[in-house]
Amino acid sequence: MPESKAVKPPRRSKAEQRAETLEQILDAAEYLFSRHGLHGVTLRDVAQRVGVHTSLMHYYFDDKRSLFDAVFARRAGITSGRRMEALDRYAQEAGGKPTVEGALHAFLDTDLDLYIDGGDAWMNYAKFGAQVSNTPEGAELMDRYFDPVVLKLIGILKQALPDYSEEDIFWGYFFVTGSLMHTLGQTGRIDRLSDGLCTSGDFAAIKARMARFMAAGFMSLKPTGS
Amino acid sequence: MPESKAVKPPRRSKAEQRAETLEQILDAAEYLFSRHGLHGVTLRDVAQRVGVHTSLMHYYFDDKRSLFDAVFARRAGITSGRRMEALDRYAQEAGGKPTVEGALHAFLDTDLDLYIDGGDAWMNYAKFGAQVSNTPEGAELMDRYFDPVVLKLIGILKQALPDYSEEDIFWGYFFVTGSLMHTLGQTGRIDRLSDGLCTSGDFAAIKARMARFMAAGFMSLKPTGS
DNA sequence: ATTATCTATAGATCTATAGATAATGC
DNA sequence: ATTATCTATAGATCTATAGATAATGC
Repeated sequence: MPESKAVKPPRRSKAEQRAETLEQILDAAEYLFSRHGLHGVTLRDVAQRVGVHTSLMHYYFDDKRSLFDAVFARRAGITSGRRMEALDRYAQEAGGKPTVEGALHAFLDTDLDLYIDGGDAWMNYAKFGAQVSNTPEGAELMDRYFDPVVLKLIGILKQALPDYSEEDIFWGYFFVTGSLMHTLGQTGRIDRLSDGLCTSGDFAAIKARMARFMAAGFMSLKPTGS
Repeated sequence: MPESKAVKPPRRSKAEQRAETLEQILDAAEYLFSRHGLHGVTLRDVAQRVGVHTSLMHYYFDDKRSLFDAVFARRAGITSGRRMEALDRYAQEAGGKPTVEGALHAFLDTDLDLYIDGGDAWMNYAKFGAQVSNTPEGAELMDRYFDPVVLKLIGILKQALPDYSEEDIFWGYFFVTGSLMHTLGQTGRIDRLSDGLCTSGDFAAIKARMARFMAAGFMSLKPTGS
């Protein structure tokens, strides 16, 4: 019996081992936090899912909260950065004449593509992000990581709608982000309501409609008179 | 010094006392759950907020979960019922020719008015409802209490948009409910983003824009070609 | 007599830390 | 030598129950 293909222990370097374990912990935490929230998950749960001892959580992270923050930080920069670039690119393409729909395509589609193409890990993060957005724990994280890209979008929308009040533009954005966060949350309710016709994980179907829908909404707020 | 106005112990009947205590517990739980979620609140916290002993929680409720459900049930029927009536009334008024915007005004404005006119208690419930909508704990509650009114809205929208596919109508509703749940959640983020220009508790400002915005969104999904 | 509230406590977690063990690193 | 992982455990909760006490009810 040839032994040549036997399980060669890959002899990982410490740096590799550390990186791998860290990623496994973050994956497990991301999955669990996305479903049960900060308070619905114990460090035990995370350790168990990874298959290591609870005390290892404290070796890699100060406490539960810093693990939670690390899960957020791991991907928040990527989604924020990609949308920032997309908005920059669009603003340049559009010269001085951006449209609401163009700006929303750059903002929304770029983000949705990340989840559509990113596999399970990114879909878990989507759900996690919605949790963060909906709970007081997350307020500071949202502000810190996403203010710049949102304010850039707002800036382009102002350019596209020069006769609109700032309030109308912010409230329009408020409706957009509400729907986007609800999308990321993937609650499964639309699946049951529609009897399976729509599924909350079908971000492609949402991407096909969302920017157009929201742009039309913005146009409906057109100032009357003068 | 006249004693006539001294603190006469109101000598409440047991039924009154029971009802009052129950309401105090539900109020405290509503407030706390709305902020921290099911897992972020202990029965101790609730009891402490009411000023009674923890064990009293178990006298009135089987366990934490049944307290959570009771908080939801207390007001869910009211909001659902009011919107049901408003939709019925609108469908009748409109004869066979309802509009998307008309249906959305009935659905959204009726609900928002409840919070606008209902004081702190209803604003807490709004936040609580958003929590329920966003977490797996709440899925079954949402289905049980709100399926009928949502399906009634969907029915009227189908009548208003006879050439639309069911998918488009459900996805349109999906965007509406996302924005509505985000409204109820009152995260405070729009306050900070807009530097105080908009505040997330200003449901009147939202009501003034939402039905129109969403109706325009629906119209943008118009099927192309034959 | 019945019911609202409290006291006392068991048993199960949960977080966090100190210190041991077993690997990789020169 | 250094670092990744585990063992053991302290201390703090948290839920839930049994049983006592203090009110209202006839």
